[in-house]
Amino acid sequence: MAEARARGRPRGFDEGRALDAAVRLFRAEGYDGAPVDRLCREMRVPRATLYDLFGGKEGLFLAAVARYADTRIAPVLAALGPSGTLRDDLAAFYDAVLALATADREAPGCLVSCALADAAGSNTGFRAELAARYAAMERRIAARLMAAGWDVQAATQPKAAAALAASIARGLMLAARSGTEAAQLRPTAEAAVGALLALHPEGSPGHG
Amino acid sequence: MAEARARGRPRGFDEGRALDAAVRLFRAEGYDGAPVDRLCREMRVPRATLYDLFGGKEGLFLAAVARYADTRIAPVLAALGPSGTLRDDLAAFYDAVLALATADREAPGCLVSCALADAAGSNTGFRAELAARYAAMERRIAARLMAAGWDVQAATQPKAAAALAASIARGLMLAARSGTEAAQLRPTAEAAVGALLALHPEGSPGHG
DNA sequence: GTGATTTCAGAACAATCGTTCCGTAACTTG
DNA sequence: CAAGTTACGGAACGATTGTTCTGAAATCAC
Repeated sequence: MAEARARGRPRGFDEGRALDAAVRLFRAEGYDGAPVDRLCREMRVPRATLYDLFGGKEGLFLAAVARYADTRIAPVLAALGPSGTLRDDLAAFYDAVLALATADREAPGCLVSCALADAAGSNTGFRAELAARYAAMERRIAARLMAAGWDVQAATQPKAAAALAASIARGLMLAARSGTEAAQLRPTAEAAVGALLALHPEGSPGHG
Repeated sequence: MAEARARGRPRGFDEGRALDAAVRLFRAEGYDGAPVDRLCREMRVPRATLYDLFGGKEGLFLAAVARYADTRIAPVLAALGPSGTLRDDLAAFYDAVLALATADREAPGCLVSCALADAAGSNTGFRAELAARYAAMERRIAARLMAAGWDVQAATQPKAAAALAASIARGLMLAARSGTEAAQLRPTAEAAVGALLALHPEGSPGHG
């Protein structure tokens, strides 16, 4: 027996795939640089449906950011484990950051730290979204540091160390945007791991 | 005797001030988000003159970036000295980064790491400009580290440490863009100084 | 089959976009 | 003064922009 379907004409596109296409275009061209005409074409979504589904260009942009966070940023954060020593997990985290930042040779970089950050200049909704995304990343990193026994009473609190680790990730994303290759960014990532571990209160470089 | 003037009608605006206005608008709205109409109005520059002087919107944007680098980024880099210990100079550098990143409450952040980075997505000229700006900053930081005796044969080379320091600065700029206040970013900056100094081959925290 | 519902193709809209152009204005030179 | 030069105000241009609308298409329920 065929599965029950909602009434009305069936959709001619897959929403996930459509959002992936929007992610690509927004990341390459930015928010203002990606016209709705072109978004509709590359998403293969009819104009009226785009407005029905997302309310307009702003809603689409936020949906694309959410899609990017769920499909691209979440795996990067998952690399933090805990699945090995803190050193191993930080190294895996930055490897994942570099892989994400340089995945698209045509338009390297990050939807959040390039397009959303720019659009956040004068759009309060986008700025709130940017703040929420950055806060979520820093919380995740801080949780990993504390799972490694990083004491909140330490000289460098886990929260500050996590903010530093997130800052480094954002800076790497921007370097990739400028065309720097992953191989060239690797020494920086390695230096980052060493530097962060040196802040660890236990001082043990491989502390898990 | 009055100073000799070039022939023709005198200009009705100051080019430096005009570019400062362009910097403000581009930083707040981004490249695509800042219309030429509004740029002319806020710069107080006639449209035809803008095209004569800068060739068009792209040329104006690059001129604004150059103005920003000369008037805003150069003082930040000057804070590196050498005018004190390496620790003091790094602390002064990040203080200056935070001051610059949070100077405009309406549109915090950095023209280079927010607007130029976004516009660099699909404009090869802008991407080259972004790469040049980042390379210049990293060179300047590396020179300061080497002036402090950082050995190029060290486990973490001065070039990698400088790239890390620049990455952190960029990440702080983006955090400011999301609305984070300077006071909240200070612990991150302090952790950055400590982390960088821990990479120093001499291992002496205040090494000059 | 009809009616209801959802989706679609395409047109239309007012406003905006970056660029060009031209007559007038404001100066210097001879 | 006239001629030459540079700057300006404002209009014009073709193209683009985000949004809305409508009749047709594709489905389900009765």
